[in-house]
Amino acid sequence: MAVRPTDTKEAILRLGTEFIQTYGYNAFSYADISKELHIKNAAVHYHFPGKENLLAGIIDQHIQRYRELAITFANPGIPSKQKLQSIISRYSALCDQGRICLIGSVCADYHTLPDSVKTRLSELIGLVLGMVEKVLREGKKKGELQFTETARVKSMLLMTNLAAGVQLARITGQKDYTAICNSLLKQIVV
Amino acid sequence: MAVRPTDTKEAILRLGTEFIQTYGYNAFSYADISKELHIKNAAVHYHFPGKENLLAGIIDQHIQRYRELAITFANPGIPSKQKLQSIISRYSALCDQGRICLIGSVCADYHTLPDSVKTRLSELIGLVLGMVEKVLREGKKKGELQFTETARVKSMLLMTNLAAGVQLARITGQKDYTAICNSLLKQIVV
DNA sequence: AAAATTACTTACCAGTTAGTAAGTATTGTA
DNA sequence: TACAATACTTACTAACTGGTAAGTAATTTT
Repeated sequence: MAVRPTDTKEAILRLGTEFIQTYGYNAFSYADISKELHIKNAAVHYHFPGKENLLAGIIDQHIQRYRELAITFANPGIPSKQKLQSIISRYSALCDQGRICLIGSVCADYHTLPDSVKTRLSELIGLVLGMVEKVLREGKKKGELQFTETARVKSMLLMTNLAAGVQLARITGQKDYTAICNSLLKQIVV
Repeated sequence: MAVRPTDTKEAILRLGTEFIQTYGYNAFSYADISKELHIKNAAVHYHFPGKENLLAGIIDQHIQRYRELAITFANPGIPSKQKLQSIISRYSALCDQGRICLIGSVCADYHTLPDSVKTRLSELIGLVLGMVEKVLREGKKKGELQFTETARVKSMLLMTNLAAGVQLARITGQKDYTAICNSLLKQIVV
């Protein structure tokens, strides 16, 4: 039926991500996806047999994207401040759309998830924290960034500020998120 | 049937809180509560007609507890470091139980919630941030705490570190949460 | 002692959930 | 051109969801 077969699968992944970040993993159904895409329930099951397969697919997509970003960041010519802002802007985009971080959203339902998903979540977090840690360590070495903590701890402090910042903004408004970002940049950038 | 009538209602609130912090708001049902308490489905509906009433009741309980903590904190004789540690230990307790912050959990399902709940969430966050802000401002004035940001922004940075810290710990382990807490105390306490 | 209130149980329901088995049209391949 | 694979639709189900109406036993109030 579809001209380009992969379009539907990609659309399901895109919508699934949107629903998780907007309403939460256990708050949307396959019916929500099929209605929006004007396809039948079973078509979603064709691409992702169970809901856990869909979630695993969404996390895999995120892992892939962060791997690509890590490759971009491997270029030492890019200023550390720019890399830092690139990370922050990803969360700002979420905030603008009334969404929250995928990991933060799924984390709320963590103890309802199968091991296949838990493993992928660990991998994704390890990837993100590792990437940020590297940016921070190199930025400090080059004299472009400053902080007193270890790069590892500082990466966790930074990412928890951003992740919970967008959660806070959802309830109290974007002003608070902006104040957090401004403070973080002022604090870290030399 | 019950000797003390209020016991059941309080048990429902306690279990509801546990389920939200462990599995997420949209991941537990009235059946989960009634089974655990060995009562019938309808008994839960008797105390809380709808699920949103239960959530509202749970948030109200939290608001009440933080109001009481704020009164305790109004005593200027208590060292600021002790107040700070008291706040941190509340999150440590959650972490130990594999739970996450109530606000953080409910936030994931935010756009599925009725206005009555959204309003209460705003009130709760305002209360917590206001309380922490006051502790920080007074601690700095007394020379017991140090930070370069405004007390308002620092309260948000601190609370986002704690809230997302327990979320992170759920996936990567408690070591990361401990590292965050140690770093925060080292940074803020003079 | 009668009436009202509280805290439930019994029995029910309409709607939704994730999920499946079988059939079909289209496209690519031997 | 036959065959196989892809990408669906049709039609269905069992289990669960939040929710309700009516009845009941115990307690409290009048």
